[in-house]
Amino acid sequence: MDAIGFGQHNHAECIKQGLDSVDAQCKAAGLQFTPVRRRVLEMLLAEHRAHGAYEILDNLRAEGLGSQPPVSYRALEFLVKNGFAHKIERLNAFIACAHLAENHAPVFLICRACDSVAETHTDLTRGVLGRAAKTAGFRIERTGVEIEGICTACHDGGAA
Amino acid sequence: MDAIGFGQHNHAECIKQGLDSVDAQCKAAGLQFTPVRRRVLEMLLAEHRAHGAYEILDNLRAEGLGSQPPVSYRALEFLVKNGFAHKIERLNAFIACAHLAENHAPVFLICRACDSVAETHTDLTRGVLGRAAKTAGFRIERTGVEIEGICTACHDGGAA
DNA sequence: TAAACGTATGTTATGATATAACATAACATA
DNA sequence: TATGTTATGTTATATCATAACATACGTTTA
Repeated sequence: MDAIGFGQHNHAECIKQGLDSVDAQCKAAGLQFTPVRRRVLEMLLAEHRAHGAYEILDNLRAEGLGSQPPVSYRALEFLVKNGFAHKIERLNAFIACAHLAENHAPVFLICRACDSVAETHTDLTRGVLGRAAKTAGFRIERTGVEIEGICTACHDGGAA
Repeated sequence: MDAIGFGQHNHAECIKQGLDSVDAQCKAAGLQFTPVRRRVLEMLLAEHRAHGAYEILDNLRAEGLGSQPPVSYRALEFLVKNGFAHKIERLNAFIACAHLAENHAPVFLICRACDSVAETHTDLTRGVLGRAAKTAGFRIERTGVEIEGICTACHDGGAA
C-alpha cells in the first residue's frame, strides 16, 4: 500500500515536495498561491493528521496572517477545491493531500488512538459498488471513504 | 442493488417494518425503546433522507417530547450506537438504517439534487482496501462510505 | 493616468452543530 | 425503604461554519 502517514519517511522532504508540487500546479493552472494559502498548506503538511479550521486560524493569528474564521476557511476551501487538501468529514478537519497531481478517489485510514491519518486511494466506480450504482441509475460525482481503526504503531506500541 | 431510497415501494409498510424490527431487537437485547427514541426513529423512517438533530428536536418540541438539544442528540446516539440509524457525516444529519438486523458496513448514495439517501452495503475489509490495510498493519474498526451524485429520478426528471 | 473589473483579504456578526455538567425522575431490586 | 441504574430535563457553553459587507490590489482598457 502506498498510503502515507504511518511509518517512516523523510518528512522535511515530504513537506518540501508538497509545497513545490502545489506551487507548480498553481502556476500551470493560473491559480494564485498566496502567502496565506501557502502557509495553511504548510501547516497541514507539517503533520499527517487532520487540522481543525480554528487550529489553523490560531496559527495564522499568531503570525499576523489573519485573525477571523473566514480567513482560514477560505484558504482551506481553496486548497480543497483544487485538490491540494481534503476534508475529513468524521473529524470536521482538514489534511494535506498525499497524492497530489494524481486524479484520485481518496480513502482515509484514521487512527483513533494517535489521530494520524493515512491516505490511500481506490476507484469505487469500478468494482461492485460502481456496478451497483450504475444498475440503480445513480450517477456518482464524488466519493468519500473514511475508515476508522488503530494503526500499526498504536497496537504494537501499547494503546489498545 | 438492494439499496432502499430511490424507486418505489410501499412506504407505510416500510415504516411499520422498521419500527417492529427495532422493537423486537430492543426486546431481545434488553434495550429500552422509550417513547422519545421510538418517535425519533419514526421521524427518520418517515422519509429516506437525512434529518438534522435540530429538525428532529423541533418536531419533538412540537409534540411535547423534549425541547433541548441533548434530548434529540441522546435519542439519535442511542439509535446510532445500536445500529438502528446512521449518521451521514457529509450532511451532519441522521438517517434510519435500511438494513436492520444485518451486520453491515453501510454505503450511502446521496443525491445532491433531491437530498434523498439510499443505503447499500459492502465489505471493505475484503477486497483491495482490506488487503492494503492489512499489509499496512491497520486494524479496521469501522468504515464509512459516502457517495455523492445524482439519482435516477433527478437526472431523468430534469435536475442536472 | 484613471476608470472599471476581478480576485483576494479584512472584519463583523451570526448561524448551525454538538456536548459538558448537573438536577430530577422512573424503575428495579436488595 | 434504601440503593443503584438508566433515562430525562435543563442550563450553559463549546465548536464548527458562513453570510454580508468593506477594503485592498493587480490587470485591463479607454
